[in-house]
Amino acid sequence: MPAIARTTPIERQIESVSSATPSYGVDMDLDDEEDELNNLNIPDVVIRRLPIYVRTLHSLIEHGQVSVSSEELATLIGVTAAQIRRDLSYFGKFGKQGRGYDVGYLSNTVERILKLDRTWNMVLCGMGKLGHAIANYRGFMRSSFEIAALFDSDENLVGEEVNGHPIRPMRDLVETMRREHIQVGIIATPRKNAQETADLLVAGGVQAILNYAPVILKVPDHVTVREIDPVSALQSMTYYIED
Amino acid sequence: MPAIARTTPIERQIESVSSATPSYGVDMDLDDEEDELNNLNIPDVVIRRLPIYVRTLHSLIEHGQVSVSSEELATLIGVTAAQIRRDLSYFGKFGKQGRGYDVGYLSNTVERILKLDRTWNMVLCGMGKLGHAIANYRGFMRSSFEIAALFDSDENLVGEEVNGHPIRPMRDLVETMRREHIQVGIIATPRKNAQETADLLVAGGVQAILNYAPVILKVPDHVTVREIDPVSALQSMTYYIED
DNA sequence: TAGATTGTTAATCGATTAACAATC
DNA sequence: TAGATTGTTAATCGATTAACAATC
Repeated sequence: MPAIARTTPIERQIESVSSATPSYGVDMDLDDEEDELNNLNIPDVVIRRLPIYVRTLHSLIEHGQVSVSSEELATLIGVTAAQIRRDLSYFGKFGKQGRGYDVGYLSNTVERILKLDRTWNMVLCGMGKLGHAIANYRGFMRSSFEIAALFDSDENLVGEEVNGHPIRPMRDLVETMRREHIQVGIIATPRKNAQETADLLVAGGVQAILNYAPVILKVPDHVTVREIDPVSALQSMTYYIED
Repeated sequence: MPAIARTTPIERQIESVSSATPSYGVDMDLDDEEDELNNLNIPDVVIRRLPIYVRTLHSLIEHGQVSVSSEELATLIGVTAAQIRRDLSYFGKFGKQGRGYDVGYLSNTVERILKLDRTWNMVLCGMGKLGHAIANYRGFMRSSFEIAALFDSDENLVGEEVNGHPIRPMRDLVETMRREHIQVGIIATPRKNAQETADLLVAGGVQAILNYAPVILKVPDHVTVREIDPVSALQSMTYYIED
């Protein structure tokens, strides 16, 4: 088996999360021993659910709710309460028996686990129609992510300004990433250029790639890739349609 | 547990696939008995992998390759050969021992299983920036999907033409869907309008929803939902970044 | 205190993989 | 025929759930 990019990087990744769990836990104490043990391999399915927890907690905060039970959270999200408690238990103890979870505290904690307590600058590669749309996407606005630089190999596009950033030539990509210590990249190139773009991102030190091109990218083990693929999503739904 | 939209509709769906498996199998015979038995519950993970198989087979066809082994396909896709053989075996026998699979035949077969041997008309709801981008998205062009009508609740947008289609008022959505027998919908509204839009789609007879709004939709059991959520995807990758 | 709800364990369920007989 | 590769089974691995003692 060759080293291949996985959307679900299951067996990779022995990430220490201790830096992500707060040690100042006000009145919620963290079981560090437990944590140390579990640390070694938290399933990627769990990690992929955490952003949904954060999003839901934010919406509770907006509504002024201060505490929540696993049962209530589960109903909002559409999973079981047991799953939420199990998921959270990988990282520590954040609730109180009989009372549930403090919404703000839990939200902060999960954000810290996901390393969302900082801003991540990103490079966007491929400034065709799709790239333009992504550069203008408003969904990043309230998030921890910011597009810091745009790239395209077409010299005719270079220099054009999109959402406040000039399009730069692809040949500057690696240097820019290294200089600005950028570890997140977005690929919005045509299919046939996606792999070479991924290679450049890797050369620049990328660790996370959001891939809009319909191609399975080959990247080293230390790079995570997630696909944004509306066509595949649609193609897997029609199976279920009864006419 | 309430009836809740699942991105992964595990326990739903007792879809008969017999209509999707070709009965004219030239020299590849289908084991109908086996099929009948397995039919009852094909895991959704399997269904979600099939579009990747199709995409990869298409690329082999483009390169003029006529046959492929599970091993070669697996390497291209980044999974194990055993998984591919197992996945396909849910639907029948499509290969030949010692020779592998006929690329064109397998491609057609999997497309038929996914019901991609027809065009699916879609309605697109929410014609802000994101909706415009989706309406202009070129990724649908070579696919079995076509955006047939655009909707927005903002009267100021109604009438504007985007990629050859006029934007229509939301109040026409249900009637249009029923009249044109449209079963696939895309939600690109702001977060706060997503659920009400989903409700209208359901009223119109939708069976598959591609949801770009960062909200968990509540829909009936017979409706499949897939999320397109770049922010969540990014948020689950930063966990793995080592600085 | 009594009631509620957590964190965790063990049991269950489901998906992946290795292995190989069947067979092209 | 000999070599290659499928389709399928059983074994393994991993994820979810139910249940409940601990405890707020």
